[in-house]
Amino acid sequence: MSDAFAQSQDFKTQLTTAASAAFTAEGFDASAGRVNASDRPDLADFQCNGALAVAKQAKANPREVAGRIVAHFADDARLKSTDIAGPGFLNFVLSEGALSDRANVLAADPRVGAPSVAVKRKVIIDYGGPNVAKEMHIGHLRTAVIGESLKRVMRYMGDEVMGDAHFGDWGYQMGLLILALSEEQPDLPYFDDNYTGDYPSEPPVSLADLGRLYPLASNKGKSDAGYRDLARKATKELQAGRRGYRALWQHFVTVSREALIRDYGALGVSFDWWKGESDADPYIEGMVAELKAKGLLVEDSGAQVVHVAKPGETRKKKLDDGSVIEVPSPPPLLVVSSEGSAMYGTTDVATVVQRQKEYGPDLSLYIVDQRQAEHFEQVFRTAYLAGFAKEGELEHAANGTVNGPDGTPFKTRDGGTLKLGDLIAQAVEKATERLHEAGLGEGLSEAEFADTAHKVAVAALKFAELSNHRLTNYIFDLDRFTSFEGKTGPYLLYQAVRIKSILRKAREQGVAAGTITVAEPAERELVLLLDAFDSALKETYVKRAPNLLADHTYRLAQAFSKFYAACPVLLGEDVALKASRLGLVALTLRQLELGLELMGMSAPDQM
RNA sequence: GCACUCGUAGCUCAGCUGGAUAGAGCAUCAGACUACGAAUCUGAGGGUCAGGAGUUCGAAUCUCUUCGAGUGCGCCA
Repeated sequence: MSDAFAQSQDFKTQLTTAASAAFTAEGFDASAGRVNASDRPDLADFQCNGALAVAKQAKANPREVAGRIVAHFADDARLKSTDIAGPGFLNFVLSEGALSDRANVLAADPRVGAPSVAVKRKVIIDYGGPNVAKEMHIGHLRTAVIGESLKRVMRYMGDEVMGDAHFGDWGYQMGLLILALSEEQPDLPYFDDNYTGDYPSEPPVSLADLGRLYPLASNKGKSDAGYRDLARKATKELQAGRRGYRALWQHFVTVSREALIRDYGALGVSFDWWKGESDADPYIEGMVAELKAKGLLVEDSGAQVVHVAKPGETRKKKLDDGSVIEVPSPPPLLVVSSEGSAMYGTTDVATVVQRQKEYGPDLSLYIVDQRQAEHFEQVFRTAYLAGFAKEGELEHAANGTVNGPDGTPFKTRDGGTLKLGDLIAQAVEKATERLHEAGLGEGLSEAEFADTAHKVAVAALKFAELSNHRLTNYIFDLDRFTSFEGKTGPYLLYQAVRIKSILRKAREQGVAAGTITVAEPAERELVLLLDAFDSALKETYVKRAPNLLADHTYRLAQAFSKFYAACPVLLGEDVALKASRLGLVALTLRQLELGLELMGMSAPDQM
């Protein structure tokens, strides 16, 4: 992992470097020198378990090996003590001086200890997937929040990152909408073949119209074969470029996109690109021709498919007559249907081609529901086989589903889906209530108050979302999501606000931050957490797991809160002590706010 | 049927490439505002890590297996 990042100055890296050198000097593998934060904070700050692994291989006594390693640390000024515990754990306790130095380095670092990638990569993160005419629901919250955070983390660490909404603006659903509107308002010029003038610039439909028409048409298409055929015909004509349909479609897209941008915006989620499936469409023909030219395209029951399983990769399949046969696994990707049309996977492969031509990413990260894992496996393999991307450049960072209290996908009481906009509104309402209850924010203007309530609400939603691992199928509980106590977003904001309050008072009193000197246990703990930001971000980056960043930020806030209770900042008479603690507090705020920013939140000045 | 992801405290979830006494939050109980903001802090109780077997000095973690849950499995996206 260390190869992927520029050299860091955190203790974990420092001690790992030193321990690796010690193991090497004693004739062992350097990898045994890996140092981690201690599992037993009561005994040590850091530990190294390498002696146990190495001793096993060398058939030596682990405690004896540990003794030889520990000797190399005898004169290390950074350490207050080293010892060998249990079967051969190396325990390191840092000196207060080393902690103080580290805190002062962090305070002087504009990046507050955040690591950087060694080699900058071009990355596309695909984390949207909203569709024309469909309201976003709770499931979209998940990909949006996780994707936005990963985008911010990777970008901050030095990659060139583009967030793409990958808008669902193409295909059969568009045909359905056109058909539904043509039945409802047949007199519109878009449906008149003989119309040659300019089409109106004002959209003929509102978002609400689209939201009403789509389910209507979708249901009708499922039950009525004739209707379905008409919708397919409309789809085909749209894609072939029928003028009126294109103009109408453009309106659908615009109306939907504006609403979506507003909803995402309310959450602090934004995209660099609003590329849609329609943008990949021009690439389909050439892409299919290339697959054919490379001999990858195979006729199968009237359709054209690409076989993606390697020899021997099979699974058993039971046929209707009860017999069991071996079929390739993963199954072939259906590229051209027997009717000659492009499929879901076709568009996705074409999107790979499009992105390669237009941007040339080193990595494309798909933040999409795990239910599509097999689909992406098929698409990625096809792209690799055809040389549209290099092995490993396409990656599906899957996420789990959001369930209701009964463990099945979340529904509201009346059985519908909870709209994202409504969810945000509910959270804001609760935050507002809570502020009034506590009699807070009375000095704020109406706009400032609203801004604060909004920040609190967004932090509650996003943190609840981010603190789960992305693959967890978690249970969505509105009360818990909008809860403001305990391990929640508002807790993080509250700690930031308390620090801001101290800093305001310090300015009034003319107290300035100075050199940090670590003395109290609560100060030690706080600095150790500040130092651990580096590895938290690296892990977040490598595993595409923002819950690790969320966890770090929470623990930092918690460490501050303990410090706050134990160590008065501005109350004593000791000038140097005040300056030191104020420096520590200011540093904590900077890292806390950076952590919040990387999760897509921000703290108000007061709450 | 086959495949994937899972099963950790009453509830909701963490747990890094195997390491010491499995951790948080909520809920429960007991404490702390005449000190910088109590949306806070301190402490307590609460566990057969679904069951079983294996590998290992050592397993919540790796392997196998049983049970249970969710999801996916060719012309929707």
